[in-house]
Amino acid sequence: METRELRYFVAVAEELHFGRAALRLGIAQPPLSRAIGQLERRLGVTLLERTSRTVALTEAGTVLLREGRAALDAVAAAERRTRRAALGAAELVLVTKAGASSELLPRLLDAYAAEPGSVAVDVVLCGIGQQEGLLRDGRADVALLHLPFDSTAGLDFEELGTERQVLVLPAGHPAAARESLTMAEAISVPGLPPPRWPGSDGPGPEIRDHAQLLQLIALGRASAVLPASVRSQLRPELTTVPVVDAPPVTTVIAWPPHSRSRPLALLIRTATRL
Amino acid sequence: METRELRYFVAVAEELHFGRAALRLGIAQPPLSRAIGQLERRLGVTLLERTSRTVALTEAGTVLLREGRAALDAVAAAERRTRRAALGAAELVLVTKAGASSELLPRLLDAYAAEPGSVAVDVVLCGIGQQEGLLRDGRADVALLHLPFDSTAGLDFEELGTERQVLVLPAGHPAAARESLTMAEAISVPGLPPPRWPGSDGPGPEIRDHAQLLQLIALGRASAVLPASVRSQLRPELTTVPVVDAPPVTTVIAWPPHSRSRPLALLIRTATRL
DNA sequence: CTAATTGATACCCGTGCGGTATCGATGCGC
DNA sequence: GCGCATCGATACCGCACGGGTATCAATTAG
Repeated sequence: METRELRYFVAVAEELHFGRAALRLGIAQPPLSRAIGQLERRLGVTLLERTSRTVALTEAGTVLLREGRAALDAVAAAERRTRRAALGAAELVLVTKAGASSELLPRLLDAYAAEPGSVAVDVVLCGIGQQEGLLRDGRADVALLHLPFDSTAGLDFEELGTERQVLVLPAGHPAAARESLTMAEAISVPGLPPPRWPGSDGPGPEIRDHAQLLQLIALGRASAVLPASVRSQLRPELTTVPVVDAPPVTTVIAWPPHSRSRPLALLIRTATRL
Repeated sequence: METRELRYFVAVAEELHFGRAALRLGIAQPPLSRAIGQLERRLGVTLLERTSRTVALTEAGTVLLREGRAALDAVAAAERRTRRAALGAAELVLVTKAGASSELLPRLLDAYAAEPGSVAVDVVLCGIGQQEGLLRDGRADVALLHLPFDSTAGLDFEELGTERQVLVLPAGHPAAARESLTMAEAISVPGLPPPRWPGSDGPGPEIRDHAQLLQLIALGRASAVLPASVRSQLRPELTTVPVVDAPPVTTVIAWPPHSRSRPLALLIRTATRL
């Protein structure tokens, strides 16, 4: 199977429409129909059920969509990492959620920079849930993740530390006076609904990163249960209340398997020793 | 980057010889040279240093070899899993080292078969260190691994249990009378050298799986430190002595990320409940 | 019943992949 | 030192295949 065929199939499978998929791919519709047909014939598998009005994935098509995306990511990662390796510009790209790990990250960067043999670290801040994608397709080398929110599926990782969670809310709110809260109480604070995380549907604005989230809380429009370390970066108008039964959050440093370059290994070792 | 280009590059990078690589690929040498040249030009990267007598990998080439193999595995996995999904023959392929987990595996298979909604499980026994490859390229769905010997790099896994290690040796040997041994003593038992594991070099025969290993020990030609559960399958002429300071062995059930099909999830759940 | 939409088919053209023949460079034997 | 063998690169050629346009066939909305 060629990557071109995979790209074509993934486009059609995502659009469920040959015309739109062809447009997205920058080719005409007939060659696309033919390519998919050839792919199906070569695999001996029906990937799409199509009438002249609708296109639907078969069981096998669903599998190929998932696996094909992963394969395309792997190819893209190979290309990106090769290019970066050739630049000789030995540097690491570290990705973390904007607004998260604000306490740990500077310490890590300082400690790493002080190590002999360390290289430049490019810090990329991204939205929630995007880190794994960046690692998988080679745009990043290493990430700080927070279990159990982020998934380490397909990644190697080391635990860096665990912290309890607190409810973040405006200082003036009645609930701010409480000594502690339960999870049930925290998610039902009057007037301060929990934010809508990406992927979930529902009313209200969807937040994209921690900075947005804190702003939303400061506006008195939401509250959120977050790792205790956010306290170090809170503006004075925000306060926190411990949530006793919230699951503890584990910060981990994660990297793609089979990629422990020397600078990366050093960074990981530095992180675990903090 | 097309998979064809990746296949070509990996072949040359492994052979370090255009002629042999072309032979292996079933094409002539000139098109191969051209293809590699085009790939380098498109990437803007020198992958191979070549004189008219030698071919050597550059730094970037080393990266592309590693990443390219992973990407090709991912593509192969996509193809295999799609074909299998289309057969509709819902079945799982479980892979484990021949001779290992001989106690756990039957219990797991029995318990799983008794679950409603379980599917046929195809058990594949392979040599040491081959399981991860089978998982990565889609020939298997799930594996039983033994930490710290096997690597879980790039795999999801759940721990199933931990056991101590024992030295396995012929019953008649003087050391068999000992109550316990240290690791240092175990690997230097007179006349019974530890076997040569795949990947390491040295004198003596290289063993490929646990069955071979046990036979070698029965012949009085070797001894080995193995998980305590081997005792359940030892022939009477073999005996064991606890090794007090050997690292404990953890048996894990591992699977490729993003592939928790319903039957697989059930198998994993069954395993963790054993 | 007609028109619009959408995927499949027919046909043509040009790129590019693979083949053979050959060159140029390098190392080795005599 | 000279010829020879080895090996990668280059030149050139033919054809397969990917992509384009035009059109058909099937389905559905109005």
